[in-house]
Amino acid sequence: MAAKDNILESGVDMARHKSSPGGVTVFDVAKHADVSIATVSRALSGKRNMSEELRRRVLDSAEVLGYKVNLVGRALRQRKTSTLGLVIPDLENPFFSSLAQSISRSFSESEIDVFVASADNDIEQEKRAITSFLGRQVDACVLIPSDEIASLEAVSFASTYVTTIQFDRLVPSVAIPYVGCDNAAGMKLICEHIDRTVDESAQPVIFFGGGESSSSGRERSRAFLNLRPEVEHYEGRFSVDWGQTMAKQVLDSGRRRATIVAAADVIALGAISVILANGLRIPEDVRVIGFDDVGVSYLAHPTLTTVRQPMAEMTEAIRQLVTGGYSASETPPLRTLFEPTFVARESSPE
Amino acid sequence: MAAKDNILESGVDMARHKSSPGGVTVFDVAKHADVSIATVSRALSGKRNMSEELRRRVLDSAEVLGYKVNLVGRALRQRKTSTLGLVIPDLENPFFSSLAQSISRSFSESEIDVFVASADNDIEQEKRAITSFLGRQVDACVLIPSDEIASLEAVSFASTYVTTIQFDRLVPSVAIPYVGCDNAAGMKLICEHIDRTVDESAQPVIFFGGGESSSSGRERSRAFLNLRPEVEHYEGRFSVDWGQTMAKQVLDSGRRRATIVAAADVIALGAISVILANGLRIPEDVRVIGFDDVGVSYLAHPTLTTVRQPMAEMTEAIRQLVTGGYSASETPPLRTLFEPTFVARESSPE
DNA sequence: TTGTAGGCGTTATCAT
DNA sequence: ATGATAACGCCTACAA
Repeated sequence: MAAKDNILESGVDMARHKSSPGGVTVFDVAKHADVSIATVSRALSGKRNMSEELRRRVLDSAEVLGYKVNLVGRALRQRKTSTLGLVIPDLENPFFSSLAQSISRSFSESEIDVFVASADNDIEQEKRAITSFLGRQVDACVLIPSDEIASLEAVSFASTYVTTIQFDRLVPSVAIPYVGCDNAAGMKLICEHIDRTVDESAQPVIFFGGGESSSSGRERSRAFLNLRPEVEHYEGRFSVDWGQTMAKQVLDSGRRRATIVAAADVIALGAISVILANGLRIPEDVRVIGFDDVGVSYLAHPTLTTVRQPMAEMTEAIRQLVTGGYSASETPPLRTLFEPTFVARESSPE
Repeated sequence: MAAKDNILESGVDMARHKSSPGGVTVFDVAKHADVSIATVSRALSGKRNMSEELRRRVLDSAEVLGYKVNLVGRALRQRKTSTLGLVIPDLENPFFSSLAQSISRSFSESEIDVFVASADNDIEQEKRAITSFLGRQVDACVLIPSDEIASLEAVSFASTYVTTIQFDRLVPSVAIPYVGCDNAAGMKLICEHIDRTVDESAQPVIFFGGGESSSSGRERSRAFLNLRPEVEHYEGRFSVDWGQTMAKQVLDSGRRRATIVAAADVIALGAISVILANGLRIPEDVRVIGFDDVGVSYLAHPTLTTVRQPMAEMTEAIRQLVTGGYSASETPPLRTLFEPTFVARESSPE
């Protein structure tokens, strides 16, 4: 310990503090209320062990001076930010944006602030967003990995520093908690619906997959093709564009009757728009079945038959995973799967 | 200045630093590379004035130890975070989420990280988001105020601390920059379209407004009713629900022919779904015209005639406003308006 | 109950 | 060119 001059130290706190060009600090409040900064801090953070009179005085001073706590200073000192970073592949995809909304809502009652960053479907942007969140010391990360392989580095990087949860999509080679829905069960529901209601000789089944580069895409495709090995199928992306492209291709090949099963609502909606534009009827000529039950699907006409993911339950599970405070010994559940439900609407009625 | 013991001070930096339980710090890197923390900082921030040999050594040490800069520490010291906070009224509204995506993209080449927070259509959540961003010392705020009146406090609060920009909606009573589109011009385009193409005696015009509690809603309604004072009109919210409700009401009143002008695409899409569900044809029986040109509008069937806001240009203007570095003397432009364009599609063809 | 003082991790200003 | 050290704003043992 370096020796220090103990003479005239009284009031050094005040002296140390200059005219605070960057806003009102605890020092200013302390000076104004004529107390120490410790007292200010105590008063503001609502600790007991204080005379009510002093607390009032401090609070009044803070009010008068317009003091706002600097959370950067607090974060540095407390080594926590009370912050959660959410990285989304694409905000324009209604499924993801609704998911972001749902997560925000799940944490709205808690002390934790949720911040969303978009990866804009780009692996570099995803990496940047994650790096930024970690550098800014978020207490937890919720990630929807863009790509099952390419996202590995960023995801495992995040998980070595903070509580990290994968949502909806998972990078299987890294052992961190995942919350999602049972895609295989969802596909089973769809197949049962088809068994019940579709004359497959009149309306043969065609599967539009979302691509094998995300786990949800792969799981859904595998599950469906497992149940229906003989089905004609195509793999693409989770986008409206791709649904349109494939529907065009199918119609161009001369087919006028089909049951289209899409791996996601956005694909199904794209397909519907093309089918209707070509003058075919849904569901009389072509049936269409989606997956996810995104909010906008009910404004499609005809309304979309789909499989609904229990969004609120899933995001609530995430909240528990984050706030549950699992110590190093008791590992949290590695896979939390929720059961989807079938929603029959006009595009493929029961 | 307090006198200090100058004996044996060498190496004090190292001694002061404990085993860094919270991750690798500059001290660890300094020790490993056998230099001072100042040198580490210089090397990492790429300053010149350094021997290449030392820089290499530092960089290697950082690499070996897995050092990641703590941006909270940096922010506290530099009094800036290189961060922008974006507050959105509702992430599930496709117009807002596309807007969030566009802003993120505008800043993707810059040093500034964009974080999005959702107000979830709640004035309290909006206040919390803004307060949090300010407490975390964001360098700028982009706000889409939820309510023209109720948001005043939070907006002006933000503007007294950081560069703040209002986007799309504006709180008129506070003098801070606003970026949006010329709503009156957009409504004029719609009226001209109606003049050109609609037989109003056969398809009388009905206006579905988005409500007067946001500036964009009020501007659009005022502008349209200014041009068409005699028109039947209703005010509600910017939501699909409300479009459905109103369309139902109009149809229930027995009308079978109309030209519906909606103040936003989401309202128009809601109306379309109800109209089609009632077996009416678009545009033969009912024409529908929207506003915004949200991404999903093209998957509506029929495709939606609307007015397009130049999103990319608008968010680019925001970027310039934020990074332009206007000093206190030269005030930035208070209102930046962009011209919308008319997009004729199937729901009301030319 | 209240005050003192140290440190969270970083950068920047000084000396050297 | 490099090193020592002082802040940045806050919280919290510990001392009084």
